[in-house]
Amino acid sequence: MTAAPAEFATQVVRWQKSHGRHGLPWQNTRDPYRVWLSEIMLQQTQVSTVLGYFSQFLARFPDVRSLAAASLDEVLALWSGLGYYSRARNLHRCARQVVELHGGEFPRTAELLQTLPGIGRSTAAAIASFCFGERVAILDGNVKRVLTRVLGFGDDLAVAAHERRLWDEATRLLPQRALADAMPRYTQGLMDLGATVCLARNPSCLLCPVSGLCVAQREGVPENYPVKSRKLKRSSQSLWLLWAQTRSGAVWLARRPTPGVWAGLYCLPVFDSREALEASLPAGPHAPLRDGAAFTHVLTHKDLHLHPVRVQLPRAVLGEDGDWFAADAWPQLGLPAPVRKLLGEG
DNA sequence: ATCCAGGGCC
DNA sequence: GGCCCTGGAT
Repeated sequence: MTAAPAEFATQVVRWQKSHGRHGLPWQNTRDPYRVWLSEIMLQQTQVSTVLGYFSQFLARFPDVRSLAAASLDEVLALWSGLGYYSRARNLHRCARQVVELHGGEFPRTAELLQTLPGIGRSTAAAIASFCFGERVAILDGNVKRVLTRVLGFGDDLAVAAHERRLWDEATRLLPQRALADAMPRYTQGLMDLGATVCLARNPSCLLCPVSGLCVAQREGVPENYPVKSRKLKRSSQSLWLLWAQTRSGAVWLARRPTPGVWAGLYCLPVFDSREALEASLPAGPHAPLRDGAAFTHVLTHKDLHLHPVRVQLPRAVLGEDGDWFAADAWPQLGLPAPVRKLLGEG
């Protein structure tokens, strides 16, 4: 970018006023609790998905104290389906720390916010700039795309030193101190640009307020940025799910260990092989096993090939940390999305 | 069916 | 650098 940084910030702020997003439920507030809750939910998750969860959480937990007072189970149940469940566990831990270490008030600086569980550098900066007007840079995935394109920043972001340099650039581009009251709008403007204009696939450069400053636009192929060499290679794993049901329809669900996939959630018992699943059943005769249709569930780093195996069993204890749950109890449990889907179809 | 986007923790 | 989940685009 050849123009002065001030020009960039000015244009982003001006554009946010006229063309940014203004009606989202976590906007038009400086309540750190709402901003924090929305920022955690929006990590790795689309706005359209977050909307319903946000209102449910706010209805049940109107403030950080009510969230801190809740059980982790209840938080996981409300989070069920959003994914990345460590976010929910950290959300709960964070609420408790805010109450116990900070008297129920969120700290007012990015530096202190970042000491809390689940709040990294970018989320801390988002909260501090939105709620307290702090002059501090965010750098989430959307903003990385905007800044690498505007700057023509072609260094590989998989290299930690390059990523640090981009953080430095993000800080350099902040509104000047005289415009510090513009920080909430500037931060929101960067997010809105990345989410609605500077898209990964088909950027709408004709609608972009900084296309005149943008190196990538001048080069002609904005999609060339950002550069990330890290190639995800996904492994594959087969798992067998024991779908045990009583005659009345109750299903045995057990808590998943922490850490690991679906940590802390309730789930059908998981086995590495069909033999291991069979070996786990109570001794003596039981109803025949019925193999359900296998399906694939994709995680970031591996494809899980899930093989449900159904069996009817008497109501006896099947293992530790589990219980029989009737269908009307399932919605109150934290269940992984594929298990929720499976039970819903069954 | 396959690919891809998307922060923080350990 | 590996690990965590889901939904949307293609």
